[in-house]
Amino acid sequence: MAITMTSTESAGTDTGAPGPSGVRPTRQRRAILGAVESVDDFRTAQDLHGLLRDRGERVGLATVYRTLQLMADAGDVDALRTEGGEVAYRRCSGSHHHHLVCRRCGATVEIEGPAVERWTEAVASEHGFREVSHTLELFGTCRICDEAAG
Amino acid sequence: MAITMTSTESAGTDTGAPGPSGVRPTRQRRAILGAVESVDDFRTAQDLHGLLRDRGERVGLATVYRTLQLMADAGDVDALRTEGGEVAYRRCSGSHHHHLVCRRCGATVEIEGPAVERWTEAVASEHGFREVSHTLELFGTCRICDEAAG
DNA sequence: AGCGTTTTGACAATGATTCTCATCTGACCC
DNA sequence: GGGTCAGATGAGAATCATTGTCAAAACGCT
Ligand SMILES: [Zn+2]
Ligand SMILES: [Zn+2]
Ligand SMILES: [Zn+2]
Ligand SMILES: [Zn+2]
Repeated sequence: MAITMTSTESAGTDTGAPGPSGVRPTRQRRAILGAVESVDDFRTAQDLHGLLRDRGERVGLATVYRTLQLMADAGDVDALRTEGGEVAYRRCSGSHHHHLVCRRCGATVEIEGPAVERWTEAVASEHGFREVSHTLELFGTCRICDEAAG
Repeated sequence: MAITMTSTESAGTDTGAPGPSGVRPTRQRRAILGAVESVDDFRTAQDLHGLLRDRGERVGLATVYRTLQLMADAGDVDALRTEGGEVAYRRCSGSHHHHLVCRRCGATVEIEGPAVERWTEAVASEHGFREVSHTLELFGTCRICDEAAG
């Protein structure tokens, strides 16, 4: 759920669970979302934590990890694993897509490939695999980084 | 280079470096290669280390990590990062390909997609990125695992 | 056997991520 | 304008894959 505003999830007949089922838009969560939105590149939890620290917004590291994971699960941000193995996050468009990421600065281009999507589907079912997910990411060095330190 | 046999790298005029420049086919390396070849699935360094231990072949964990990395660099084995973030290795065919991997048992199907390869090339250069590598892996549950624990 | 290089392995160290749990907050009610 | 409590926070410990250290062992060669 977007953390940005809406708190009360309107009544509705929750099947069983009686509680308020709240996900609270706290200061920390707003700050983290703000941090993610303030950059256009993929950044790790640690990066963002540092960024917040610099800004003077005090947020615990564990909270940054937790919140980013929450936001990723909710689809509010995209997560990917860098070549180095760390997880990085970025605010992306809503639709399904992949990324072309600069391995130096994190600069990112969203890319779409309907043909690839279809292909993965086909290949997977062709081999009897179910619940298939796919990762498809391109890593390179962007023009700027190339020129800067060629 | 394949660790299997060839040791002497024929003379040649090594620019400066005088040494024999040997990569030795040791007992440990043979054992590790053997372990990788004995399974058709992707396995982590830890997995393989355990497998060797069970077999009675005593090899240090650090050596397993080092050797697997060597073999991956040499192209003797493929390495991929699982959804959980660990690195897994597998003996694969020589040509460039991707994988359809069971996230339960590691069962693997090699897949090829020339169209995808071309597409990634095109997209990358289109955006001015250089030295582009790509990751493309499909994770799912294979038929066997599906039936076993549906 | 002797020698210089490469490997090994027990163990420490790293580093990202997760867990623990006492304390704090936000939302709601009186 | 305090009471209540599930949800949230954070300092620090814990996990865990992976890497570094470095003295001892193994190789390949003469
Ligand atoms: Zn994205
Ligand atoms: Zn860049
Ligand atoms: Zn492969
Ligand atoms: Zn399976």
